[in-house]
Amino acid sequence: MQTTKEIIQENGLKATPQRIAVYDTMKKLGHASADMVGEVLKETYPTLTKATVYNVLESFDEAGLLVRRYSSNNKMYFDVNTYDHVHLYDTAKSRYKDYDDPGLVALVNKYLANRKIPGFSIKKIDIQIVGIADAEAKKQMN
Amino acid sequence: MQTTKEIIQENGLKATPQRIAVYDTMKKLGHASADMVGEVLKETYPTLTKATVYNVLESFDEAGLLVRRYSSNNKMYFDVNTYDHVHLYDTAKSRYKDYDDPGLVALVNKYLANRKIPGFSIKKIDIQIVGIADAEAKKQMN
DNA sequence: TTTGTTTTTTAGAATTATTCTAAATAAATT
DNA sequence: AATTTATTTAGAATAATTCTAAAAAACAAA
Repeated sequence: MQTTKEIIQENGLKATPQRIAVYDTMKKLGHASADMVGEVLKETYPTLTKATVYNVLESFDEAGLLVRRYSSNNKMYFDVNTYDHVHLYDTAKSRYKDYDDPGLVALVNKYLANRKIPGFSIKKIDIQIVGIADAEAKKQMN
Repeated sequence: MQTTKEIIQENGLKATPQRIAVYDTMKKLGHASADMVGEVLKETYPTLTKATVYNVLESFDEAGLLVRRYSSNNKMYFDVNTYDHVHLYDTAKSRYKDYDDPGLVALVNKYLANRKIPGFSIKKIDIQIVGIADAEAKKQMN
């Protein structure tokens, strides 16, 4: 299994201690905002600044190591899982969860493959299922 | 055909001059940020403030007259077309366009209808096709 | 190693979208 | 007309993100 250092280097970036720390934290959190990453790291890495967290996440995004998302609490989120997958977005808790449904992704990709959109070159397809999770789901039912 | 006043009232809101102006502007723009609405209206309606634009759009969202979106330039957008449809998001210009493809929407809805997600109650499905439009699309090809 | 060059990090200020607050206005109700 | 309630206004407050300029680290060349 690859080390974090190797993963970062294979994507064309220098594996600085800050980048390694941010990547490991993102792997642990799955989906997170820059703020959440900083919060987790401030104990083990007190000199790390928010500007660096943003810089590092930005460089990861450019290198394709993660993907940016935007949610309805108006914050940037980052997702370390870069393979094609669907997102569940819980409006009650402003949280993302991956929804691993290759069937749905394949279905939509196949559908769009046959149907070119004139004047538009597709980079990616983003399917987001918005709703309410768990306990809150019950409360809202009637 | 319904007047703006009627549309607003039928959704349970008082049809104030500000609300009428904002609604008409949204209809003209299709997708817009609060800022864009304010910009358009500041000539014909110089006393209208940004706080009011936000208040009005917020009340429209609650009443179901429009729908909020969030895009990768980190801004709130509003969409007057509330029926089920797909969005094209142009990353070059940070702009939304509707992509009216009932087939795709139906396909995804049907697929998900048979597959309940445990612990999650679905409110809506948001399909966004991200890419680059027109002139920019050509430039990026090789 | 030393030197020079480039990249990354840092701290804090600047920016900007959105929300909040409290007063003023308008609309609706009695 | 008087009173209550909802809406608008202006500007201040908040908060996420970006920018700036200096310091530190990494790298390359000699």
